[in-house]
Amino acid sequence: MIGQRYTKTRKNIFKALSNSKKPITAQEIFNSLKNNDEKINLASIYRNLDLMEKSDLISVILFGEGKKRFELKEENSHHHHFFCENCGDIEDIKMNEDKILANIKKTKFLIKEHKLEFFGLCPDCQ
Amino acid sequence: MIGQRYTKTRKNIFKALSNSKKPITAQEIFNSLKNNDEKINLASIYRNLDLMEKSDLISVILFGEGKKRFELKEENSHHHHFFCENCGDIEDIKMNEDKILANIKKTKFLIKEHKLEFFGLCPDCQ
DNA sequence: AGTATTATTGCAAATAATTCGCAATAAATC
DNA sequence: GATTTATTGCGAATTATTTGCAATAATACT
Ligand SMILES: [Mn+2]
Ligand SMILES: [Mn+2]
Ligand SMILES: [Zn+2]
Ligand SMILES: [Zn+2]
Repeated sequence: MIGQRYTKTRKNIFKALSNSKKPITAQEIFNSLKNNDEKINLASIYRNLDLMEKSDLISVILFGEGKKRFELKEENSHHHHFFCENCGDIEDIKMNEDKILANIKKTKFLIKEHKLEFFGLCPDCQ
Repeated sequence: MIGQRYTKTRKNIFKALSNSKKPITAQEIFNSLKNNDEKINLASIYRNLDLMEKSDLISVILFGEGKKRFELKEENSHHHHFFCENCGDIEDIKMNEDKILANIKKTKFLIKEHKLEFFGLCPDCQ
């Protein structure tokens, strides 16, 4: 668990992330709870998302939209995404990593570009 | 060439991108020219970067820093990047795509995570 | 159960990146 | 050199995200 206290806010953010089939933004989490009677402040959502990322409970997904998207990390759920440049549709791409580049071309998506970025520690920082 | 006029501003943005060995931000382009006597307005830099991206002359690189990075696309220069989570160091990762995931582990970098995102058109949008 | 401790929240204001409107400027054309 | 209009500079607006601080509530402790 993140932090030290299991608050209503955290339960609700988890719920919002669980309910979504695609990575969602902080604002979308906010909107989904706005209806749900339990209203959470947007700043608190950001603070919790930060903590959840640091605790490795969620992944941050970037599509260059000018905002971050978040999704829960679950067991054996490692995957990538397809982002439609036209409508913003997001689809999970889950397959053998070694074959991923070969296989992606067989899908129903028209692939125009892909970005693979690595994160970690450089020699100086290890 | 982008747009229709070959302006001093465009020459200078190209020059700044060429001179950099790593993807740079709009602000970094601005700073590099601020010294260089020829001062360009930041908004013009953004406008030109947009055009250059649409003309496929540059790539936009995202590391989740909250800002975009740009680099020139050159012939046979397709590659990915390594981003140090600690110091922000950026290194090019250029290798056979099929073997990329196997090979990345042999480098001097400590890989903690990687993101591979696809861009293109979904079935509805093709 | 009541009290104390302090992590967490709400709220409003601050930042930072990026975008936009519009009049002034300058590259290309005539 | 005059004309046309793409491009620029400037300032203001927008949007995502962050931050300070006092109020609140989750847990620990009588
Ligand atoms: Mn996903
Ligand atoms: Mn590069
Ligand atoms: Zn689409
Ligand atoms: Zn480093």
